[in-house]
Amino acid sequence: MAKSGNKLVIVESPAKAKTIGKYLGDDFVVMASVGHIRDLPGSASDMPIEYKGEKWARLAVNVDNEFEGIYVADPNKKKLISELKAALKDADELYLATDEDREGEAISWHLLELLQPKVPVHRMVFHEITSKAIANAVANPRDLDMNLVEAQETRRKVDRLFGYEVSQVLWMKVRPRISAGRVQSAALRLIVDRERERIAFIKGTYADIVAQMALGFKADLHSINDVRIADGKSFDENGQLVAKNVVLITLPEAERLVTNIDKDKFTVTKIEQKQQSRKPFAPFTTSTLQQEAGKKFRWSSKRTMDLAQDLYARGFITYMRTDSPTLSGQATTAARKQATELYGENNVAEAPRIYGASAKGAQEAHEAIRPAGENFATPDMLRLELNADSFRLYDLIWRRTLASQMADSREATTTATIETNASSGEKLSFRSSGTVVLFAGWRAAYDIVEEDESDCETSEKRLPALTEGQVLSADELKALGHETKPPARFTEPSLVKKMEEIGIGRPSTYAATIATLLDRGYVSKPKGPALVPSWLAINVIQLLETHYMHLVDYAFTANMELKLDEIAEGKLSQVKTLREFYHGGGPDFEGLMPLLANWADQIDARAMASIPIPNANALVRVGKYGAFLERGETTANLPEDVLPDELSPEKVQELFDAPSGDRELGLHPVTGYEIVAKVGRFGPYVTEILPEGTKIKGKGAIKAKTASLLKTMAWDTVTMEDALLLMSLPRTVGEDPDGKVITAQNGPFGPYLLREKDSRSLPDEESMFTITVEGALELYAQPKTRGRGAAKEPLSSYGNDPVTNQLITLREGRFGLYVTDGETNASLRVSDNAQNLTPERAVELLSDRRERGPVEKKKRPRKTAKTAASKTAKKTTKKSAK
DNA sequence: CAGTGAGCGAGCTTCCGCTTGACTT
Repeated sequence: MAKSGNKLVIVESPAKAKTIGKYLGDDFVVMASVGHIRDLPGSASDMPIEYKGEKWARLAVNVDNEFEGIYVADPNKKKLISELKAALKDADELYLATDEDREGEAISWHLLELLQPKVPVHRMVFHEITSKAIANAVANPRDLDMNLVEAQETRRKVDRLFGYEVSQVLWMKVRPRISAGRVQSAALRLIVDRERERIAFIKGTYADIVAQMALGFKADLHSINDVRIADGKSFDENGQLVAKNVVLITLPEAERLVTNIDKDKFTVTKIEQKQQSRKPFAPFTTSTLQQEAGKKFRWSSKRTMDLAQDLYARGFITYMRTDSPTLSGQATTAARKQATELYGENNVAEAPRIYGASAKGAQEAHEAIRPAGENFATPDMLRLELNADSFRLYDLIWRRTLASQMADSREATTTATIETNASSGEKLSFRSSGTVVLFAGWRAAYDIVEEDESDCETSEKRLPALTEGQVLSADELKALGHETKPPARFTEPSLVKKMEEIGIGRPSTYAATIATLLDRGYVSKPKGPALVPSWLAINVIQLLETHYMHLVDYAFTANMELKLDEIAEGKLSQVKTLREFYHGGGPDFEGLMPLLANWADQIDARAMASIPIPNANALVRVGKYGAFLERGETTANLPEDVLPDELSPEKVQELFDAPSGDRELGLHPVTGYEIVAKVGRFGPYVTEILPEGTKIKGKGAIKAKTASLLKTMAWDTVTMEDALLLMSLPRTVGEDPDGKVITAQNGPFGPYLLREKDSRSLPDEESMFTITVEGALELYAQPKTRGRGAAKEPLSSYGNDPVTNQLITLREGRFGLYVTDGETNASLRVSDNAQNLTPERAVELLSDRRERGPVEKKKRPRKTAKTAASKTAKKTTKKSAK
């Protein structure tokens, strides 16, 4: 890369850098920032040392003073940043060419702050990658728009304050490591709300009659004595018939009518024809691409985006994260030209079609997703370069783009009314309709897929030629019973559509937000693509709605966007907006801190974790080891595969009637007692069922033997063999030289040895079954402290502490390195290590620690049942669950 | 939602947006 440029241009994406590099002369070096390069640090430990003692260090936003944000360079971009700095050294001008939206403007500002250029700086923007547009952009630079930057900072800080403060409340009141946020909580509420609608839904039943006509088409009963019969749309969500002027027929009535119909006496009484034209769809945005790929190929949002990313990086399509359906002039021309060549001039729209964004809060920094360049490659030309799925996606995008510039289609729908008189006197009218495409227009290029598969049949049905008065016969008449269906659950694409509609999330985050919901255990996909909320999700949403309704109100983001727009226009200040959001004092919100104040007393965690089941006189309680049912004093197991909307009163009764949800493993080979696996307060365990009448209280009582599962076992897979092994504990290891018996067993704090009253922890669960007398004696030879024997020798010392006048030493403990003066102990931070630790730093660590005061006593941690969900890796490297 | 026996230097988890990497076999 020995290009001798003296002007440095920085864009956001490497693929874009490559393309633009071709249009600019040798004087220019084009590099990419690869997104944001600085951000608020993720946790207090990543904060610069000088801020670590601050109360607001965990937020990285100084909520006590002007809401200053502490930004740090992305630790994963050290190499890139030094390359940018090196390139800047050789440059005599800097062009910041990041996207022209809130985030793009902020990236430019962060670049300035980080690179501190000493050469002239220009902000340059372009919306189309053509040599003309780019030359134009270079010739007409502007200054950085600090109002826009402030709007981005406000957005960022609101999200940080909301997310971190509310998540903390959830850790204390629900469970650790879960999360809340402006976008994810609103999205989760959509999913939970939909599930509640399904739970509350009462189905309505109705019937109709289908006639299979001899001419090879079907007709449905439409009306009786000229009154329409009720169909699915005639009912409300309570199963009530609400439509007026309809007659409800039941299945027995429909069956009775069938027996009263003469199959050979149908007459065509009316034929109606309607024509309609249909406009093509707009070119793809991120959201519509995900929806369409979901419908046509059943892909998840992530799969679609991964494939699109690949097409983009290889130069086949334009940028895939966009909220704009607008085609550039170049693209419109290319689409029209190619559509004319392939489908003929008459199928192309007379004038270019212009598309504008309809989505709420659209920023439109990019154009629509379309084939790249000024001459589109046909899918066939790329067949050898693309794998099967990439090909399908390119083909879809290409067709959509061409279709968007093609003519309206024209269709004719013919509806025939066919009547017969039942022998019982009723006049029965049947209807059948078929649609024919009269003029293809854009439909020559693009297929329509109906939202609901069950609707597909009607759109393609054709009718034979019929004339009024014609007499027909039916081959078969069938009475069919139907039920109304509850609203469908969201799928990934339909959720994305809804999120876009209400303006939460951005094209770059739709897929990531869904991944977060899956990752937190809020949502799963137990069957097909439907997103099903967990009981935990309902618990969390119930808490947020009860106590923090404003924050999960769908209008919250919309209101915030209005304020951000005002900030971007210079009409409102960042600090005022943040102050009112965080501390209160504004007209429309009491403030995050006033709202969260006294959370400890105000929130009844148990009540929030109790979910009433309609008409079942029972609750779902969300516990540490999953959900269970509670009715008065009794509880019952709630299997994980019972989805929230399947918990009918009947199902609840069935679960209470089931033998306490125990998983039966078989009979104990010696005692003959039934062995079962259960889930209790301390996690999954096995126990035996004593015969009825066994004395369980008082003198001579027999207690059921129980044993916790090992960490490697799970409630739903544990076997009888496992159970026998567990119940064989405590195991006698042997005798020590004095004849004292040593046993090994499992306890609340893990596996341990016991010799009379003297105990020692075992290193792992397996040791309970394998340790020898020699190994045991070795453990007993060491004092009763945790870890490896006596307190270790200090690794080094740093002189006396100026306050306590005690020697400061560095030691290695359970949690890693720490310094101590014998009284106060302080862990080393991420930036510290044994080599770079100076006496000054050691003193500082200790005084910091002293200042924060003694650590609050916590309750004893309980053993965990299953291995904790997923150790949260860094978000960028997270793999999506299947 | 079961119950047998510690003694101790905790600190972290979490948000939303912008953008693509990839230590090795």
